[in-house]
Amino acid sequence: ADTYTCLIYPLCKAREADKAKNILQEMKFRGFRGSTRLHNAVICVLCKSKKVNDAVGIYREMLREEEENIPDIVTYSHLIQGMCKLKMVDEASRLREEMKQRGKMMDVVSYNVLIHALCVTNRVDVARGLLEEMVMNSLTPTVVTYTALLDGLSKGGKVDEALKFLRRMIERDCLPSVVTYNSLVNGFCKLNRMDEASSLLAEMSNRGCMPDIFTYTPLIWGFCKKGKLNDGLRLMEELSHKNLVADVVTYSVIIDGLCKESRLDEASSFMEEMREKDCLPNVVTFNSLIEGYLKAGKIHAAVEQFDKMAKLGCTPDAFTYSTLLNGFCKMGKLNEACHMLNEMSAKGLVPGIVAFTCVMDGLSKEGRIQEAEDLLDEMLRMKCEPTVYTYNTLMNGLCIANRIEDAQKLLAEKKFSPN
RNA sequence: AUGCAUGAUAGC
Repeated sequence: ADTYTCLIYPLCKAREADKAKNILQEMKFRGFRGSTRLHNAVICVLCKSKKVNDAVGIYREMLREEEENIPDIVTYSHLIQGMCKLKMVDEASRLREEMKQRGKMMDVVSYNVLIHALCVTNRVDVARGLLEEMVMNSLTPTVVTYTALLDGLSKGGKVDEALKFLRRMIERDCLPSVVTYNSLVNGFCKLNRMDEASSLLAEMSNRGCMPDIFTYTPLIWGFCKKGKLNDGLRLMEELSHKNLVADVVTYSVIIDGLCKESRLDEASSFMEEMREKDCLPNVVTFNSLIEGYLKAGKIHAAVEQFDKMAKLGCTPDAFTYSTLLNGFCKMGKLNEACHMLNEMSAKGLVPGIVAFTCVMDGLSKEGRIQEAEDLLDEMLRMKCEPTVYTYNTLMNGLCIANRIEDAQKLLAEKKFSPN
């Protein structure tokens, strides 16, 4: 049994979910029981690999074995979190009921997991109910509890409420952490309320929460979106003066900001800086660069970046393709765009709904409405679910072609919710 | 060392 234990833990740590699961099963087949902890470790890694169903399978086995390995609060936390990450919210609440029936009391961490899950699925109000419930059960919320809620508010744009929440935490002697402040800073940045975001940056340092790259990255993002690139660049310097190390996300943010303003030389010097610092660019970094070059009409440079991605073992994603196709279309290179779309289908690559919509828009603006309509059928065939953008694009095209009635017909079919 | 909170890119 010890042998198995020694095998399984490292596998879990290495995220080898399937192997861990198989070895656990082999162990039990040979008559060793293992422990709840060991089962939990496997359930944990299965959940993190999005194999929640397998994780549930192990949980059910644990129940069947009766007395041997009794699922504990940690088992439930893992499962609930895994389910919530896959938006299986109903299953998660069912499990919570099951947990209650088995006499397992929710503890602080399991409440935190649930509260977080509710927040990320836009149900902050329900989450707040849970906060009250936990207090009634004489559990003391921690900084993690409050931060999860505050982040939910912040992401929903309710930053003023989130700020009140922060003040209340402090009153209740629960000290905010750097994560708490970061959530708030991010919220203000998303709304482009950069003055308030900046004062929070000052406040957090004063309170002993040292800003990190999770603080700076949203600030840089916000300044870029506001067209205050120079403030963004200033913060890039400031963070290194504070001995913080920008990572690929931070670099991608500033590179994207620069690309969107067509400051391509500066963007590529950040690429150079990344190379010097052994920070590898990822697909997001490349997507931003590709977009930048295309918007500046530099197709060749864009394609060069696309090739460079492959060399770095970086797989193009739906963003890459839509960026490329959109760029082609906007430059009037419609035939190239269509060609690329066909090639992708031939290779079994799925361009994604946005890429289709870009080409559809290009076609309809060139008066090639029939081809645009055909594209809708192809999308459906490829199981790319059209969005309201897709239909807006098509309706726009139909109107351009003076087929107003057909556009109205499309609207009347109610295949989408108009905006 | 069995579980919890924060950051980036594309289309009308």
